[in-house]
Amino acid sequence: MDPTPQQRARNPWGQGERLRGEILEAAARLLSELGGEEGLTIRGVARAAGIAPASIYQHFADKNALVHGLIEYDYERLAAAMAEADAALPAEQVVDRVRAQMHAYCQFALDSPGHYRLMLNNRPRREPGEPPKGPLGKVILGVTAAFERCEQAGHKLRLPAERSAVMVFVATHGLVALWHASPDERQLDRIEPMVSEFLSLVFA
Amino acid sequence: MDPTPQQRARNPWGQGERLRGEILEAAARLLSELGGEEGLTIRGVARAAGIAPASIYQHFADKNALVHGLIEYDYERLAAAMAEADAALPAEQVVDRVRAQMHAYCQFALDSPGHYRLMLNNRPRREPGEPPKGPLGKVILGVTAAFERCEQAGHKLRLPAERSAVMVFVATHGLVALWHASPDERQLDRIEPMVSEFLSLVFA
DNA sequence: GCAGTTACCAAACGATTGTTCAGTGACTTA
DNA sequence: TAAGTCACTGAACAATCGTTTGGTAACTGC
Repeated sequence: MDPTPQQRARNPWGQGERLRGEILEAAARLLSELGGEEGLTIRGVARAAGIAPASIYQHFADKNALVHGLIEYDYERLAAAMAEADAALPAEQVVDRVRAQMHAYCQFALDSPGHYRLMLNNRPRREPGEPPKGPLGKVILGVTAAFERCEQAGHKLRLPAERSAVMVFVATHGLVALWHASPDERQLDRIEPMVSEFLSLVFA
Repeated sequence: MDPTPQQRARNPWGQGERLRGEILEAAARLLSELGGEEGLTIRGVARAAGIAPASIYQHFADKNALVHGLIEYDYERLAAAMAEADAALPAEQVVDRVRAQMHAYCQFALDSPGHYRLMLNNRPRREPGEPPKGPLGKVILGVTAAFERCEQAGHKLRLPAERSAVMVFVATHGLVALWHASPDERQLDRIEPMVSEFLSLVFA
């Protein structure tokens, strides 16, 4: 029943900041188990981390701060996974590198539905003057760059590179969001081909 | 403060079923005001309908039954809006009729974010043997028919009609879902052009 | 008039939630 | 050894939630 039933040893003198990381890790673990934001509670995170609920408030002002800490951490994970997938392919396979990025994106979304939904449904209200994409900006930037390399390699696009990136990204989000809403094992295999189809639609 | 502060007159003898409709209407109103499922509570619906919370349980087994009643009602509204938009155009404007359906879809999603999110995030677990689309099947069916008329009129598609419909639908859902996640008035005008762009991508 | 049904409601129950506050014990500095 | 700091906790508060129970008042059929 209890994920971490044993007593936790307190951190050594002067290293209290460690607990912040442990709380984030425990919250991430819990969110993965739950598959959604609904059961993600202060008490639950505390239990998963093996600490008292009150201890969380030494590191996060309130539940919102904890959630946003999680989201930030997750965006870094996602961007890293996409960049890695991109870099893993030889430079000349320009189209495959777009596909690899989007594949990594889907993998993240399908492996961690709770994280993905939390990230995309709690995007920050944007300040006037900021770019409209929020933390997703980096993701789209990476895809845009990959599309630009396609153009330089001679592949014709039906839309400018950045617009192509936005289109493919938006469509892929629709796809994984719909799958999250009613997951179906038998449909899982259809997701990747559909992303490829989105890709082929933006190429001339 | 109170949405319906005045006392409600009880329904006449034998017409108790009326309250079921009033409850659904009150729930719909409340959901529109809230803009999300989070605050949609039995007590809130009761207050909006001007009745006691307990009275809801004479017409709905539990909160889930109430929510699913709402969802069913909303799917009918959506399908009707799309069919009407389709029929409002002359038969020969085949492409515009696809666009009109998707425009009606977006209008619904943007006018009633709470309803839209409730519908798409609470899709039923599918029984083995059922079509995989759930209540969205009818929506996609209408778009598919519109694409088939395009083909018959001589417009070339890059994918079969049904596949085109699914692609455009999925992409459009991604678009409105992202807008819901961080609404921005200045981006509102960009939604319709993007849907048109999705459409033009599936045409050869 | 009287029993029975219908349409509703007031009040409470029990569970869960975020959050606060007053500590407790271990360690460091003086 | 004494004072102070740090890491952390137990217990409670106040709010909200879905749901149940036991009614009451109005109307119908007899």
